[in-house]
Amino acid sequence: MANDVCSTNIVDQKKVNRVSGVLPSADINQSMAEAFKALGDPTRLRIVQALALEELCVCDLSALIDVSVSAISHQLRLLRNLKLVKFRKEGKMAYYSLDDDHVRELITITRAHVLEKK
Amino acid sequence: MANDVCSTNIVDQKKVNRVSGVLPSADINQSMAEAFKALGDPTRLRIVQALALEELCVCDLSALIDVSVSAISHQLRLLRNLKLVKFRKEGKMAYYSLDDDHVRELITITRAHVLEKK
DNA sequence: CCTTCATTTGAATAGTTGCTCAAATATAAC
DNA sequence: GTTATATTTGAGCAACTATTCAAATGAAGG
Repeated sequence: MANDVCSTNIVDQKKVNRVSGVLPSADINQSMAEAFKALGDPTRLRIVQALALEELCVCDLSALIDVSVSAISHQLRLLRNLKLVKFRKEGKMAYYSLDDDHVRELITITRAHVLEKK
Repeated sequence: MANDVCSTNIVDQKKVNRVSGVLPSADINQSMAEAFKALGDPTRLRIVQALALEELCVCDLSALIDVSVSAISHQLRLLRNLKLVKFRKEGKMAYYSLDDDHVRELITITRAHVLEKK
């Protein structure tokens, strides 16, 4: 591969240009990273996995995951802002559920990855 | 829904038990969160997306993403440890690529999610 | 109105993390 | 051997984040 000169400043410019042209814009990249990061915390991942099975209130989630109600609520707000979960109010209670099926797919694939590589 | 008593300590025990039985174990959850977290940083996400298109050396990646060689190398180690990327040595150079197709799928789904919700 | 309870919110803090810088490896060429 | 280059590594620091705690909001019942 003759074109592969890589000396601190000089790189294979063709390759870099080719890839550079296809990579998502900075803000799309940022948004994607935020979505992944949201799932990248054990507590939030548990929340999301629980909601993938059942609609649950904050209190249920707190007991299920064994994290304070306040902490759960903080995390739910974050997930809500990213439109990963949604909620409906019924009296005093707030029932949370997944906003769409993307998250379910992400969970399935990542579980497969982890189980394969362990 | 008569069973929904939720008073600070008492929760809908049935629901909680049902979900609790199906949630992944603590260490699987942890590993899954680590994988998501790895993709949850803008720099690492860019690295991975670039590698989804082409095999690249550290120097190429550094120029492409505009982050120091050292920083790229640190991030590549992390991605390597999680078996998200692999590499081969050719002389002085190290050529990195994706370890499997899971990552590609994750990227595709998350991009769709972000574009839908924007 | 007053109390109770589910949830939300803001501030503070302890722990984590991504980058930089300097130094260390490792390989190729002379 | 020496030199040059690609990559890796460790320490240190500034920025971020998940939780806790206390207080606020908002809805139902008496």
